[in-house]
Amino acid sequence: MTTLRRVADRPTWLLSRANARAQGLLAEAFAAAGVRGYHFRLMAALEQLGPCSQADLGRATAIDRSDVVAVLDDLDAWGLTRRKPDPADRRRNVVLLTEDGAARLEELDAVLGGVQEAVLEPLSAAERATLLRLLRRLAPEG
Amino acid sequence: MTTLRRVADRPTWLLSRANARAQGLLAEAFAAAGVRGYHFRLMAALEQLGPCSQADLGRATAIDRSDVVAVLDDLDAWGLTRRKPDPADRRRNVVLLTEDGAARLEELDAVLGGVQEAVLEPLSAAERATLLRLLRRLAPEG
DNA sequence: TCCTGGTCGTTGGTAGGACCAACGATAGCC
DNA sequence: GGCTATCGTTGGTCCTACCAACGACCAGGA
Repeated sequence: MTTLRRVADRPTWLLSRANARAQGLLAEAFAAAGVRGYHFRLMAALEQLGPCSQADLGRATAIDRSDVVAVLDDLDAWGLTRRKPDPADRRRNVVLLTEDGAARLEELDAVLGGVQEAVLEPLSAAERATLLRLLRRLAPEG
Repeated sequence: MTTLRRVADRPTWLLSRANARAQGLLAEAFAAAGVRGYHFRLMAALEQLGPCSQADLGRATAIDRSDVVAVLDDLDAWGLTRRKPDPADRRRNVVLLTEDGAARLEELDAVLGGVQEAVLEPLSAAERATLLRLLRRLAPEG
């Protein structure tokens, strides 16, 4: 691609390119494992919060309630999570991580770790720390 | 949002958050000016390359040929670009930037500059330089 | 000269992430 | 009992990014 004077070297552009590469590697690794990012995020939240409602999961992961439904449909079908009606509140489902789900989460966490290594591969350890510190300052709420 | 141990602090996550903020500011500023990123990228390429075919524009901007069509439809309708059949090759259109287009490009370039300032606002000048240097190393092809 | 392979603009479709509005059912408060 | 809010769910939208295929056209070799 021809270097575009008015576009390349803009921080917004560099950020989008670096992110595109990272998300590409991530999506590729997750796809090879048969999942998408939403599946991992939901399972990670479920493990951390313990059994909870779909609305709680949505809030914890910043995933829209309507999208939570579809992702849980997948996870349920795969036997990684289970929905049960909440006896204390009949509007709610209690969602819980199965044993298979917990095991799968560990596998996917390792996949995710490998992706981080691939993304940061061009940088030294000190540079990685610097980058993360600066990115944290740029990112919202944190 | 509850901090998710297995997700937050991952470089891929920080990158996506920082990028989301930057792209949000960018999209907002462009939307206020009545355009999207593609419109700017295409006009920037057109100014830099001079009159050329749609396929050339697609290659220069890494925008798919099929998307170039729709964006040029907009720009033509706004009087910012013009398509003419290429007499030397009847498969092609020659696309050129009108005077209005060149003027609009300058305006939008200033808008883009303002966004960069807003994005990097949390960082000092030295930190900004460091960040850009590191991001360049992470981004593909350059 | 014909044929083949490649390119051009264009149409139409897909995918993922992120949203939003609305519904019936249900809970909690006054 | 009535009002308001929340729950899960359905069914959309938008944007960026792709990909496949079409008819038209060009350039090369046989």
